[in-house]
Amino acid sequence: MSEDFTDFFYHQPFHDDQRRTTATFTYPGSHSSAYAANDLSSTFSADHSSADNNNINLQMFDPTTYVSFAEFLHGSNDHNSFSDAFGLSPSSSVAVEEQAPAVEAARGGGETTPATPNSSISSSSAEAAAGDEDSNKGKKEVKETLEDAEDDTKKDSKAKKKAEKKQRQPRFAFMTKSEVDHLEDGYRWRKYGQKAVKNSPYPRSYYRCTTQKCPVKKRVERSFQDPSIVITTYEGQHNHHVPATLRGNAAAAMFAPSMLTPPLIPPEGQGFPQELLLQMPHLIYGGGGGGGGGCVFHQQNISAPLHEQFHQFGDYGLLQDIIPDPVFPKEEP
DNA sequence: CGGTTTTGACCTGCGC
DNA sequence: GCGCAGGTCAAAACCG
Repeated sequence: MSEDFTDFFYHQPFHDDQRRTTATFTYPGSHSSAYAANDLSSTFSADHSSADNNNINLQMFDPTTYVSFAEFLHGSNDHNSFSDAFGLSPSSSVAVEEQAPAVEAARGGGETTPATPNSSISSSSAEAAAGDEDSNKGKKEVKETLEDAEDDTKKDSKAKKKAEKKQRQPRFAFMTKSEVDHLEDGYRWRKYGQKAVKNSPYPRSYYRCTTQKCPVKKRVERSFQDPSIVITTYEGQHNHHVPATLRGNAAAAMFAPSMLTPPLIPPEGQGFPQELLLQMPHLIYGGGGGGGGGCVFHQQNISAPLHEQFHQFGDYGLLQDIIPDPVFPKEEP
């Protein structure tokens, strides 16, 4: 299976004109290599030159739009802090409770800011997120403007909306091998659109977090190259807790700004963010996607070796309880 | 009955 | 300016 993805990625050349930084997750004992994505919604590009069996190499493109996994978790890297990248105040940076993957910048040898036990919800973060919501409301407001206002007012409004629309929310995308399109991630989503994707027989679905004033959206689509792969792209950050009644909290919390939800499984050692592996062992690779670039993890050998990796981090029995079938089908007595 | 999904229409950005 | 593709809206249908 993994070879299929390698071939898949090689279809597209690497775009050197894009800004990028590189970070490396030290992930002892893994069988992983990493790839860089250009646009998860349509094309992919690959760079496996610096990946090996012990490291997961993350390529991040266009840091104003996308974040590496490390950035998303810790709120900074050596060149672009999360705050800088997304126009947030320093107090609004993302923090991760307890988790501190060993991340080092492969470029320039800088260090990623360690995780801080900051679990407060940042108002500025919410404001920044709301900014995108404003842009989403733009059409509505433009409509109203067209109805109610004079021509010059229209122009001003449109100009403002246009400027606002330039601001993008951080995105994080990952690929999952799943028969189910809409994967449970702990949050509640409402589908608000579906569109056919060019050159793909599979439609793209648009979801919005149902929590009031939460700006987070996500897109779900199947890879036309491998229909068994679901590409999920998150945009924005949740400004609320993971609904307590749902499972998969830790995985969902990875995309939450507050990171209030403690990991279900205690951290053991250093390495790749364990929440992801533990909550999403069906994850094959993840990264930033959309119209500018991103990063992609490539998790090879998803069968036996990966299970061994889970033993390294936690209890596989718990995983069976957490992870839905058919990834870890429960064995009937 | 309230929340969610479906789906055609509409808007916007972008390349030609 | 035009056409295309991506993204969103919103009314109707659906569902528990």
